[in-house]
Amino acid sequence: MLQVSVLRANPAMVKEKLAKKNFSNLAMVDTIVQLDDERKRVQAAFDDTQAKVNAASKEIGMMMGKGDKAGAELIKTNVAEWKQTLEPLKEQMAAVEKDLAEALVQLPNLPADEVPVGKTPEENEIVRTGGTIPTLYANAVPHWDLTTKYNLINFELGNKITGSGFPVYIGKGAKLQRSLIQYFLDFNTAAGYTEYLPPFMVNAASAYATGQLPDKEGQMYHATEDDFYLIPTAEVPVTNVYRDTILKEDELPIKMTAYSPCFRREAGSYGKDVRGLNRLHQFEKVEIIQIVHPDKSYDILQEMILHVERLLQSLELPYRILRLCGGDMGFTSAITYDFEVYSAAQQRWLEVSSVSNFENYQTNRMKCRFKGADGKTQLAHSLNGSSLALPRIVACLLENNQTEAGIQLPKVLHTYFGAAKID
RNA sequence: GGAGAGCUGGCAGAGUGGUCGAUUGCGGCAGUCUUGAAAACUGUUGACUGUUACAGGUCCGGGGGUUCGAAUCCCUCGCUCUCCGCCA
Repeated sequence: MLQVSVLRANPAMVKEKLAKKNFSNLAMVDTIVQLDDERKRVQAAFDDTQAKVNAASKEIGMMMGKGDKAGAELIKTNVAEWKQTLEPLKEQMAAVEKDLAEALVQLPNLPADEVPVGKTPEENEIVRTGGTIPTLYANAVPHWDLTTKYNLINFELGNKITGSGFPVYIGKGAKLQRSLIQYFLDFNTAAGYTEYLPPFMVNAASAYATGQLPDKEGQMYHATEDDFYLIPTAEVPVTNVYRDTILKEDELPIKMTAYSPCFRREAGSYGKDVRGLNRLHQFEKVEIIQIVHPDKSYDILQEMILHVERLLQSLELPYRILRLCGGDMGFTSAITYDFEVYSAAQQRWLEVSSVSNFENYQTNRMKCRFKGADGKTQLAHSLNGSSLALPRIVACLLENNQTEAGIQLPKVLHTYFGAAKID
């Protein structure tokens, strides 16, 4: 969440930036500053009285020690009076703190200066494109036909076992998943990321820290019996590794990578967007996460973008990189770059990665700080990106590389997959 | 799932109703000594909030309660360990 100190220091600037993010309830900024004023006022009143109570209690202790029971009783009556004023103050404080916390989590992160103005995906900026879009042979088909033709994925079987959006990967389809996961993890660890295999369910505190709660509760599967949430991305458990920690400055940057299945309810989705592998309730993804010094987060963002770009290049897929406009960005992000690959058979771009700098929005919620050389603690910055999400990569690999003689796989996968093509 | 024992500062570990936000050791930092290092010695070393700065306030797993006063007593939830049960 945003720091109240930032809102207090420059409310006009905050409102301007929130507007860029297409956030309309700008009055919330003033409300929060007022609530914070109120909080300070009530806190000061409470502290003063509490100080008197503490001093008197200490005095009672000393008197009891000396055996002066009458004197102690006298002071007790004073304390009883003060405590009566303390009770309502305590309630006021709890109430104003709750209001403040609830208001604060409603403010999204502020967009960085270079975020383009805009409200819809059409207004995203194309940063650059790479690779070449293939010309398919005459009988080329979309991936949902190829998965059936080569018996790689059975969507109907998933419907029976669980429900729609839970595909069953079979034979070479399953092995392709495993190959890609392993290749991605190897590619990430070679770049210095430490591999994690995190829990696939998290508690509410973790979901709150990375921003899934309270806002996007409806997007997560919830195991109510134990109050656990199925993770929508490995970002949630892995970023939470550093919840409530104070790092040493020389421990930064922290680079982590993790494979996990991702569970998303995708409430309200329908139509051609969800056909085949385009949108699923369970899919596989490898994520990269960094926790870094605030001065370095934008350099590291560029480094992460290059990392993902090189990975896509190694898969020989046509891609483009978009800088998302204010209105299309996620709630917790300060800047986001999306990677899309071109699906030749569907003739559309599909998002396969999203790389974001959260600055201190997540770390403020998580209380992830570091102690600088000057001995002061300050919030670190967090970033993450997909490297990569599997389903749409698989869709494009199948579609773009289909030939009369089977599906040719890119060279980097041959060893992992144990073959050069699927036929 | 059942029974029992625990949860204290970076770590270990005292403290069982009152000058305790907490003894001590290790670790960290600074210094003395040394050509330098080690050892030894000396000092220092939690977080949050708050103030121009002090002061003050909060935090001993989370939440609630008893009391003038709670790390200490009670309730509750979570977690850890031991034993039993179940089990890849």
